[in-house]
Amino acid sequence: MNYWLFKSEPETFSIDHLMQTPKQTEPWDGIRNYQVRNLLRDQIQLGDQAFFYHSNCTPPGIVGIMEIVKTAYPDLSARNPASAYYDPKATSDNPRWYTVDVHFLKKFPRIITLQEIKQHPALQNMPLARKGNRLSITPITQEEWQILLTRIPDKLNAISVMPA
DNA sequence: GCCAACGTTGGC
DNA sequence: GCCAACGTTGGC
Repeated sequence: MNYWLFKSEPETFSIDHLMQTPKQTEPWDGIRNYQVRNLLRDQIQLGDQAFFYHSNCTPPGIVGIMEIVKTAYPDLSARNPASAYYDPKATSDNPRWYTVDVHFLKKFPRIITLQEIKQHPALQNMPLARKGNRLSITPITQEEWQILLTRIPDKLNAISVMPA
């Protein structure tokens, strides 16, 4: 199993949005960067887990965990002219862009802020800790995953918020 | 809103 | 294949 970090702007799609979908499962669509496309298509496996990161907000940080429940398939938003992610170069023969389905696992009782990540000596290799990283999906090592989880108080770590 | 750090595009 | 111009991301 692999670990990942998925970024999203909460104004566009937040962890609360994911929680509130009927099956708490959504396609992670709209990826329009080739490096990230390749990760989606070639590296991300069923059962992999991913941190949900809120970007371009105050404060930016990790807000919870998701699981990959469907591996790469063509991102149909690329072929929808009404979509903000429409790409006329995507065709049925060559979909060009891919998506995976993510399922909500848990929302943390507090945000693990970008500031904390930047301050932790063992997390300096994370792309997040470096300036100018713009990949919206990045791999996380098992060590980084464990360190980040221990930022959350143990008793609260297991909290999984169910839909209303 | 600013702007640094990228990624992408397209002329040549 | 180079690279300038342009677009986007995302922290601040």
